[in-house]
Amino acid sequence: MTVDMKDIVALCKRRGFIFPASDIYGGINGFWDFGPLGVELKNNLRDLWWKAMVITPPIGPDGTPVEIVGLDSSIIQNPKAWVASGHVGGFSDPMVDCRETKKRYRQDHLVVCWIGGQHGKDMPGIAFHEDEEEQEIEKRLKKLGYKEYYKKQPLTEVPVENYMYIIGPDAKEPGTLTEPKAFNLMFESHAGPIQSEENKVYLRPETAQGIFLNYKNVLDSSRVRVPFGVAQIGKAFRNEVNPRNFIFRSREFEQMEMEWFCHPDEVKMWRDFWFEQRKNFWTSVGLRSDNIRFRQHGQDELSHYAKAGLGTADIEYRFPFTAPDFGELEGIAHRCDFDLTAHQEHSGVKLEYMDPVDTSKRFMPHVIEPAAGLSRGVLALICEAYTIDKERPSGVYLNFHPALAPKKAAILPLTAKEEHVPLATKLYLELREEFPVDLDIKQNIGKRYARQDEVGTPYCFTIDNDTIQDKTVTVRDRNTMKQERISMDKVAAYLREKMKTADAVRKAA
RNA sequence: GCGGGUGUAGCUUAAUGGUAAAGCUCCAGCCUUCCAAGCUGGCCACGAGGGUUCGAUUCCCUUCACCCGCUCCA
Repeated sequence: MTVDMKDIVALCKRRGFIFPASDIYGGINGFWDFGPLGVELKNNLRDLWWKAMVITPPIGPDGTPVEIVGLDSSIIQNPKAWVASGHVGGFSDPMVDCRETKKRYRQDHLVVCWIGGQHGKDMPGIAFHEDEEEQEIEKRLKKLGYKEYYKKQPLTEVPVENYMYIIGPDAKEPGTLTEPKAFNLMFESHAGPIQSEENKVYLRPETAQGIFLNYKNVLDSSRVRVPFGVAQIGKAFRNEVNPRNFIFRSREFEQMEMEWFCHPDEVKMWRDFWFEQRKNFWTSVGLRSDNIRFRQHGQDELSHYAKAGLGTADIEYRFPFTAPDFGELEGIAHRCDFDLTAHQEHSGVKLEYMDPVDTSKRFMPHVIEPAAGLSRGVLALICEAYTIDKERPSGVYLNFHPALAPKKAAILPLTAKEEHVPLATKLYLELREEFPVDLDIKQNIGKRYARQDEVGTPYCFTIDNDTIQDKTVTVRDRNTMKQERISMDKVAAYLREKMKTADAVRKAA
């Protein structure tokens, strides 16, 4: 049974997981709100990540627990930080449009093959994507009536006045490419009430930089030593050209990033280590189907900018809208010493690490960065949990792992009669001290089970006449719909056990 | 950003140039001893703006959002 993304989006809205932002005004492209259940689900994933990273970080290769501390840095930082990180320069990609084909290209992705030394009507430049095969280039040249080209030049080096001689990558006539337009993918604002260039600021496009900016503060205040990690969860903002696919690509999203600072000689070991850890994490939160994929890029796959480092290993999920392809959930990147070096240069503050034991040893730490999308993680959890079951009244249920489920249990008096409600209320008040739980009294029991199925509540405790006699309740399991009776005073322990199982799974994974 | 499509209640679907209909959900009550049952009642909609018209949800224009395909994704 194939899952339709439309149905998932509809359920998310109907049951309060995810709403369009500014819904009553017709929405706003690229922004979404998390509803009452969505925020619980997101918080659960966030908290499990924080626990896995900061509270109970894994045992390192040497048998001792690794050291990771937390951080919550400001979304707005000194704009110089974004100049240093390369985002001001590199994040604003100039684009050129083709008037003939209506296509848009990144200027720095195009190269021009000039037919002759003199540009002119009979000596045009023919533009190609930089990755175009030589064979294809020849083919197209021939088609346009040329034998060979004289020289290849990046479009970025071509003066705009010569664009009139260029035939676009998909065009037939020269002169259809527009002059490059700047696209800044960072959100801008102004710190202070006056809108001027001087107080222009940026909303962070990634949480990572806040960690690099605080690298020295953390070292000086927390008694951590290399190797160690700094973890942060928070919102990030990117002016995506085209937000798409529900919350998968939105302009405001949430990241869970950890920067692992280590000696340059140990990057390979730590990259492999964190890749394993991160795989285990996603498996432990319930992404176990063959829709999740772990892909360590081969050396040959590395792009030019990463040739100095180990590149990136990806954790990907096959969302209904990407299928049969996969979408990125998390990337484990080797950032080399790029960021610290850049900030050292731009700020003038020494960021080299001095070995506390042998003070003659100084080096710039390298960074392994497991960077995961929290919003994307939530979407993957929902897609993974969405299970069609024609046999049950709701027709569908969300098969969340109990540790992730927004509500751990519902307490249901079998009838709204006097005898059942007080007992249910008592159990509810007891359980809610420890777990997010619902008390649902209205309507018949079947409807209530169906409602809980749709939001993925793993357990329902029902109070009936027997409860009055022997203080037992029924437990109804979401997945099997089977029931068993347990003593009312064992309910909290029962739930506790189910949650602990989740934790044990994480540990064992 | 381009091309195509879609927009009527929370959902699914009607009808109409002249007071917008129904089923399910939801809410209230009755009834109900375990899986959306039954009865009664209730809330809620023409995405937004403009134009044509005596009158527009319907025709026209613009815009917004969503979906599909391109493009983009440091």
